[in-house]
Amino acid sequence: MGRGKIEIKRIENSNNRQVTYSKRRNGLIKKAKEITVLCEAAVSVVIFSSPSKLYEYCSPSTSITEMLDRYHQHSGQRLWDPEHEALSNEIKRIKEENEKMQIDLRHLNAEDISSLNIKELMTIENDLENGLMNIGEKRRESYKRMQKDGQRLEEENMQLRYVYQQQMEAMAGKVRDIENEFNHLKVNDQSYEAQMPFAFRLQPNQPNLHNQMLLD
Amino acid sequence: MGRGKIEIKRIENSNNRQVTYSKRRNGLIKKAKEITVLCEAAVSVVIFSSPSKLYEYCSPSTSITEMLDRYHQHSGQRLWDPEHEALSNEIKRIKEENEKMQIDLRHLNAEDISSLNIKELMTIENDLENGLMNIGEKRRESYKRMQKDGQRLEEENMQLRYVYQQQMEAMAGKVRDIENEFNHLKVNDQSYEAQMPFAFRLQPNQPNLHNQMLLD
DNA sequence: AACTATTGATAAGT
DNA sequence: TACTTATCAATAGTT
Repeated sequence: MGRGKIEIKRIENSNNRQVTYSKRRNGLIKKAKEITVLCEAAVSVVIFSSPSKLYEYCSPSTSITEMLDRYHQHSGQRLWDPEHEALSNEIKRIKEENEKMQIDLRHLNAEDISSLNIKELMTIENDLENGLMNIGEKRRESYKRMQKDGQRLEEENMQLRYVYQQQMEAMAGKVRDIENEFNHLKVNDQSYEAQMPFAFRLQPNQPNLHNQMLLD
Repeated sequence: MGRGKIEIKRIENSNNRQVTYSKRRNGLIKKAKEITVLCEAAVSVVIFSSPSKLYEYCSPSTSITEMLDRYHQHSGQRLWDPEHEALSNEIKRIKEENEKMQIDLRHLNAEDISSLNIKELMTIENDLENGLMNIGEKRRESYKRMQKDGQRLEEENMQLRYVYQQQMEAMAGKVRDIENEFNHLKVNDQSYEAQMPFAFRLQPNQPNLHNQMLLD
């Protein structure tokens, strides 16, 4: 229908394709409108061009939503419902799980236990005792390990301080030697001695370092 | 396009309308197919005839569901998604809640506690101790109450048995009186005595009924 | 459902 | 992008 027959296959020239798309899209919509009026049909047309631009037509008497409703009523197919239903089911499942856990948690916190019989109470008590035992063990273990680490660190600390002090004292000795030498050489010149800074001072101790860690 | 021009308005003759519908519907679908191929477009056509019969076309590369997805992505319109999104959000929220509770539960059962520090361990231990205390109290309370109920029932039981026995004995006395009367009247006829059943017998006791309840 | 005269759609050109 | 027009396609009315 035009200045020559064309084969129905992808139009390679992108310009031509765009023009043809535009024309035929309008034609399609026109036809849709016509059948709507002539035959009292409800028509919905949705078109995406390749650059993903949306174009739609829907009979004036209806809406896409309504069309979809009718669609899945008539086709038996479910378009969005399976997903919807799946989500609903998942929510239901998770909520049930949730509910159970909440009850368990409340019971372990000794809430809402009026309705429980002795057997159930004893089970929970047992669970609590087990948990308590394991937690206590873990806690003591952890505590011991940290205590040990603390002791080890303290020992290392003391050793380091000792070595440090030794070296400082050796240094100080050398400084004194140099001072003496200076004093000996320049015994009449006081300015040199005044310029000599007292360069080395022992750092203050950091007592109870490991205790602080244990209390952290 | 045909043997004469027609006005675009409802075709009154229902037969003609039906025929035209059929022809034009096929034409519409054909056009849709053509634009799909020629222009690489995605097209979805849904038609309901007035007697509510569904007819649809959808480009082979896609599906109605996908078209709808793209539709609401591009149109900004939401067809069913608000609900869908709300559900997704709810699932997310519940799952997070779930996750927290699972962790709490595991911790209370002293699982997965390697990563916890001493402070956290002590908190859990404390919770467990509280729960244990409360549960224990509740259990002992419940036990005492049942024990008391049991005692009360046992007392009631003994009293009932006593009254019962009294009445039975009174009955038995009456029966004996009647027997004697019979024997006195029909002293020579043995068959009457043989037919007189020994009607009343004390039911066996049900000892320790309250104990059974406590062990339930 | 098939036919065909006629109108409508549109490919290519401007 | 819009208009033109030769040509093909769709289809209204008929059989």
